[in-house]
Amino acid sequence: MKDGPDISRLAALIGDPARGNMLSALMTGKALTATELASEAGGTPQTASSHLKKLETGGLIAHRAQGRHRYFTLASDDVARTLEALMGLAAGQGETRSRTGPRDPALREARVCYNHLAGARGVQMFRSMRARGFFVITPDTLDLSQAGLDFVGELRLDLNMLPKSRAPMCRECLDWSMRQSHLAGRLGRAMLRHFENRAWMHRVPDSRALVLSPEGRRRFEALFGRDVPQGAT
Amino acid sequence: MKDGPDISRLAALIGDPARGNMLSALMTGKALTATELASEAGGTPQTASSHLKKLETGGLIAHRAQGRHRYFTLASDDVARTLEALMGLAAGQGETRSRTGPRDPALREARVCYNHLAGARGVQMFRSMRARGFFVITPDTLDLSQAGLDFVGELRLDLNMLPKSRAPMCRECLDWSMRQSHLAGRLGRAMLRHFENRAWMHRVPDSRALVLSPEGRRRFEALFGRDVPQGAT
DNA sequence: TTCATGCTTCGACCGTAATCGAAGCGTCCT
DNA sequence: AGGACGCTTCGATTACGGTCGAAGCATGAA
Repeated sequence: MKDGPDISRLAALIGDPARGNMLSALMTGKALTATELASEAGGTPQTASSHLKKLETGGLIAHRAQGRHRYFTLASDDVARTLEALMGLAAGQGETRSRTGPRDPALREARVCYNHLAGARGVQMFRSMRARGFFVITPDTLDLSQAGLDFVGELRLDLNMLPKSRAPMCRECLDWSMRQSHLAGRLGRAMLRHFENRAWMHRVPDSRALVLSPEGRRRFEALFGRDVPQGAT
Repeated sequence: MKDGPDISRLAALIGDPARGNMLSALMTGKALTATELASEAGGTPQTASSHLKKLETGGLIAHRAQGRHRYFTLASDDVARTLEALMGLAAGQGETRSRTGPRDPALREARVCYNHLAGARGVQMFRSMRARGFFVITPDTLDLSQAGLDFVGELRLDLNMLPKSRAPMCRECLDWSMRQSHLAGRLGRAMLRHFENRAWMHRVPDSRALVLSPEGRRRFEALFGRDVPQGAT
């Protein structure tokens, strides 16, 4: 029979613990050097080098050379989404890496999903924006409505600044901890950057976790809280 | 660091070619016996037994004993969705199992995705129904609108017949060949069964492919074609 | 009961792939 | 220059896991 695309080739790549750890690390969206990824995988540089080569020829990651460093990133948003899907399955059964680390609650509250906001806060934001009619929902795409454009404008977020890549402006991404959608795409990326620039949230070193500052928490609730103008839920 | 759930355990399960083939075979939605799966994987029964055990303790499949047979199925729709996501990545790069088989075009036109209709026809149906306002789209769920209920009624599809499981009535599922959503959930399952019962489409033996009968093609176009009453697109 | 079938467990074999030491090649710094 | 650093290639070792034969245990049929 052998119908459809070959799953196993890709899955075997992700299936090695060392490579899995590397990919998880890259889910922060940060570009990491080969040696950083080596320590992430818990091995020597030469082992890591071999793994990275395989991941790259497998189409899961890409690199660009800069000086004597090689910076690695995930190859595409599609890869990130597939990894999140896998995390969703893994989180459902079996614990979070045998025992749920102390950092786990923080991850569920807010974290980075490649380049945009995920976790409870990410879902909250998306729900609120959707409920207030900021999106025009067509069968295959998600676009900003006029109200959405106004809202983004009030945030002082200049959309013209966004790179004019072919990537869609808005996109849904399924959250592994919440099992609901949050906002991805160029806008999702821009909004996370915006929050970080204003110090409303900042990254925990060496983790995907995001921490909200007191100021950030206040602002975020004002923008996307339950008792916001048009009434979310 | 070691953030989030452990991807590798699951991915390694899928990563073995024998197990990958078994899972692909189960994507037809049919329950298969251990020996059938053994031949699917191209190995002996005792090897298959070991694989099936691992897949089951890994939470990817489930079985029920019947007489002296053991029937295996995918553990949940979530598993099926994750597998489709992996297929999406694999289909993007690298060919469909090294050389695209002759059955590939048929698969892209219409196929079974675990228990519902996928492929170009699945996407077409979902687009059409969505464009005609058959769904009420809330942030997290998809429900039938009154118009949708009427439409389903005209099909002589009795929703009360559907099992009252906790699974959602409607659900989106990302199509690996089309990279767009098609309809899953209990309704998706019911509609596929409906099409099959009326002999509008039937399954190709030992494949996920679906073939439309001449009658079925006519009916399907009448129901979901481009020039249908409310005008899709 | 006796025999066939469907499937599992046990044990041994074997191949593949992960791992690391040693060495090599660029790049940056002084 | 010289030297440190980042990373890769090569080669040898090792270990894990897939594979199958043989045997065991049920169920179903005669």
